[in-house]
Amino acid sequence: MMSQQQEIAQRIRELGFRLTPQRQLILDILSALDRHATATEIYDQVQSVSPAVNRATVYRTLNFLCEIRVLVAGTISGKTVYEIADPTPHHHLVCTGCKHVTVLGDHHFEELAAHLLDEHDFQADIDHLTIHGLCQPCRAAASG
Amino acid sequence: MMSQQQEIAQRIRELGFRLTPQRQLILDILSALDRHATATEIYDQVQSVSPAVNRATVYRTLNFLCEIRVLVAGTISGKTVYEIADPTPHHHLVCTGCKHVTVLGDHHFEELAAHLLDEHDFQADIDHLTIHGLCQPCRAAASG
DNA sequence: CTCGTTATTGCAACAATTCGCAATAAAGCA
DNA sequence: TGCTTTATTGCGAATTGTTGCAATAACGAG
Ligand SMILES: [Mn+2]
Ligand SMILES: [Mn+2]
Ligand SMILES: [Zn+2]
Ligand SMILES: [Zn+2]
Repeated sequence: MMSQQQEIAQRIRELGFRLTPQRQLILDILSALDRHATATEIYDQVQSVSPAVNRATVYRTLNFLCEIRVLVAGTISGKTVYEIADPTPHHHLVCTGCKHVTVLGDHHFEELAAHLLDEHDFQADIDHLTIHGLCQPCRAAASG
Repeated sequence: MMSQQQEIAQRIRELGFRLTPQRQLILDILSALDRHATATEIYDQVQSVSPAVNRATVYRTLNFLCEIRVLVAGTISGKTVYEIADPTPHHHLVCTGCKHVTVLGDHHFEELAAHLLDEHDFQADIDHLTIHGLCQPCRAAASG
């Protein structure tokens, strides 16, 4: 039984990449936060611990970790956010009224993915979608 | 029978906003382009016609026109792109292998929207989604 | 443990995007 | 047409994100 951090470390090395202190720090921060965070939020936390780490390194690390699927990125209300990827994908509903964010299981999209494969010969990679709209309370408030 | 530009002009005024030369120019450019364009592409074209128009105005105008739904924005292979909104929404499939972009009709998402309303009481506003994945030729190339 | 390869970093310049604020001008009205 | 209101612009500066390159350091081999 490996910890999540150990599994990630192994994955990075297996792919021929290196586990640097900068990468570990960013993973620690995201692991402790346990929620969506913007690049700036992450950079600020990195700074408060290791001021020598450069901004470019943070951006490059976030992109790198997304590419090897250790992280997932998403756009929520116009902001790019990052988090550690779950073993099973999840998605989000975002209310444009109250800005509330809810989690959505992957199964809602399986049907869609099947259609895209059937009808368009396209293997969709639906990882971490965000769907904007209006929640029930906000709809009631708007129409009432 | 109104032209598309006239309808947009009317919409802007009806909502209490103003139709400025800057807004008209940006709409003309997008209308002539008739495809996805980045903010930088649009700014460059604006510059070549009206060098006095400021970069901030272009960004503010693009955001404004998206908010009132005259434009739709999207993220394609990591870049934010804009285009004039069709009367009927469309979406895109983007292959991460060959970067090819295809159009997808709205009907693929009606089922999903219905589920979200039923099961989550959420009125999804699915306007202009982008789904990344692999097209058939790229899958064949990868596995073959 | 030491060495060599090369992935990764820091740096610095650059490009893209956002923001506050004072000046401008669109649109409705007399 | 001329006046008033205030939405919108331009400007300058701050913030955020990207890039080329030389210096550094992770990690496998010996
Ligand atoms: Mn998430
Ligand atoms: Mn489109
Ligand atoms: Zn809401
Ligand atoms: Zn392809």
